[in-house]
Amino acid sequence: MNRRRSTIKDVAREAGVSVSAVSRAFSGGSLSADKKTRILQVAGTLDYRPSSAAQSLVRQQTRSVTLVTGRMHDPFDSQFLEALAEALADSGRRLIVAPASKQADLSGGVYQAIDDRSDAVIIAAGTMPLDASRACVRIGLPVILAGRILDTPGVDAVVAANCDGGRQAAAMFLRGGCQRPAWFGVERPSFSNDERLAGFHAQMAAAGIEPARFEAGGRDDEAIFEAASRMLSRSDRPDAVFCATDRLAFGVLEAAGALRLAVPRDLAVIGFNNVPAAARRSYRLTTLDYPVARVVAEIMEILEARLAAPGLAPIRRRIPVSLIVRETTR
Amino acid sequence: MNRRRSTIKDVAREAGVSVSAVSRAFSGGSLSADKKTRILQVAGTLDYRPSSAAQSLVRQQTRSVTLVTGRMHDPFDSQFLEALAEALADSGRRLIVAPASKQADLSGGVYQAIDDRSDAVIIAAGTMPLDASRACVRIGLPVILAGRILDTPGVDAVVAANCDGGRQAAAMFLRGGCQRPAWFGVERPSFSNDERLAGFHAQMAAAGIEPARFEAGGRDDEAIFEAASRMLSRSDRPDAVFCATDRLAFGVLEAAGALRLAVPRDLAVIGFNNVPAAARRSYRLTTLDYPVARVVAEIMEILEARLAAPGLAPIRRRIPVSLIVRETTR
DNA sequence: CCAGTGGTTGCAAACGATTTCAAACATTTC
DNA sequence: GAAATGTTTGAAATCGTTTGCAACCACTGG
Repeated sequence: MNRRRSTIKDVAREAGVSVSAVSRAFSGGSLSADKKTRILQVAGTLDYRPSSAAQSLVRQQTRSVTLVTGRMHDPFDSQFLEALAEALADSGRRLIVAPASKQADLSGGVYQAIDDRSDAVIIAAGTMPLDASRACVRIGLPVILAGRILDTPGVDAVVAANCDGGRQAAAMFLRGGCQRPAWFGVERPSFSNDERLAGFHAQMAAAGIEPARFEAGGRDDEAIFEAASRMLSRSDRPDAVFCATDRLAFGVLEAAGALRLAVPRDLAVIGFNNVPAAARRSYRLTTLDYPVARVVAEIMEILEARLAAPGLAPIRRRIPVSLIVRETTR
Repeated sequence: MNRRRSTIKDVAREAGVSVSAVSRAFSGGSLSADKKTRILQVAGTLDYRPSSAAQSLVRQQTRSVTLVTGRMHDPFDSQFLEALAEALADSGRRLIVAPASKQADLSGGVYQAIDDRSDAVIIAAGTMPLDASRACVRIGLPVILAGRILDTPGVDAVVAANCDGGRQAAAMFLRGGCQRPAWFGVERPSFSNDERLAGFHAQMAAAGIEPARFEAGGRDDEAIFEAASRMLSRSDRPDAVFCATDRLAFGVLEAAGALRLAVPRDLAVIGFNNVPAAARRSYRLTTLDYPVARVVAEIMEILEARLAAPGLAPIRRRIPVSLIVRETTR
């Protein structure tokens, strides 16, 4: 039961070569073929593998990326995480996830990224504190905002074409001849929430209609359901509701079901994100598709670009969204 | 635009002290109060923070844990990841996620954990390859299997009380007076799938009943729905179905809806996991609660125990599951 | 035979921190 | 005032790897 991990020195001694030779056997460099195979064989019996900590130290780069993420209350978040982890693995990097749930303070995760000398930090939750962001910019750590916000200077961002999505939803409702459209947003307004509303409102205004506005009463499904029920029990009940997220839309559909409203005849509903559940038989939700794969691809591109040319001006990418028409609209 | 990150030496020079002093200011150690504040202040203006790579090197520990995970097709997986990340953060460790989607080969992720000198590797997907597992045991890297399998020697595991869950489901069906119970499992049988079936089958057998067995035709929701529809269209259609996961149960409920079967009168359904969606109005699924928080807590305990006493015999923990009765059973 | 060439090798200096050790200093006790 | 004790301090060794450099080797061509 030998606890100590074998090091490059052990392998060198055992194989009767210098440490440089061992290093070159693993990381490449001129080395005769027979010596290389012998070294690898010895390394195998000793269970030796180079320590990435020591490598990062001397190479001055870690090939790791930190993702700062909050509560993943939306299935979209886990899809995103999975796709991101995979894309990073393909580019030979590891993903470190730093949860930021503690009162939505991201700085902890950001500072962890700094300590780890990550290649970049990707932020997918909450609001970026200004001082942490400044620190990143000063030390040249690329910061990429994902899907949510872009209110801090010097950082890159990829976000959905939220306004356009709102406009598409409004257009769809108008085509369907709706009379009393409404907006159903999240409890605490966020960047994307507000943009989606803005687009929806603008398009409706262009048709001379002022949509009503409602909000979910809380974070959990029950609170959402309650708020949706209240909205649909009013005398001037809306006949078309655009929801900030699919999750809200599910609540609306369930409330409609409980109130025996026929969808889409009495009530049309549109969501946002196109999470897998939206396609289920129970919902068949018309929604705006926000393609995760595309988001991740853009992030990877930004990452490479930034790493290649650190001085670049902030990059902002809008991901187009497209309306997936299912059975909750007419 | 100074690209080079400042090091402990820069701070020492700037503050007019030795590097030891700076180290002590950050990591603790005897140091006069005024000197400490001065150092921290200088470090602040220089944006200095200790490099964790260098720290791990000299301290011989990384305070990181690697999670090897596959496709997160079940919401349960993302809940698990989130809870785990948080628990680890609380214990001052970071979470590295290594995706193992490529033809379900885990060894890549496991070797990454080895390279990273992680404190432990947690495996939540697929089957552990024997050689990778052996390597971990030899070098003393703790391996913890989560929720799925325990067929490899020398590794710890925490799994649901799957058999017991199956028995509870069977008992519930029997109490409700079902006549033709059935099992609905995943396409490619897995450890937990099989255990759940075994428990269900045993309890039914004790009552002199042999349940029918069906399988989902594929991984995606559509394939599950098709298989469920076929199952419910048979002349000897089951009147009670126990599903290996909630996700399968949703498919069954939707198929039942499409066939105009009344739940729970014509058909009772029980799932497994109690994912958040199971509580939704659209499903109100009776299911076995597999408490994520508990799973994570056990993992953390095992982790600490293993780190404190590496020579320990393999630890196996069963997490009790409890039946949550909603509206899909009578 | 000798200079030139090109591929292998190993030494030793980094990389950025911590920590042991002994010296220096300050404080208490007799 | 001296000895004993305790607290700060910095020099230097260390962690495990990579890599620039120079030495060495075996050839090749003149």
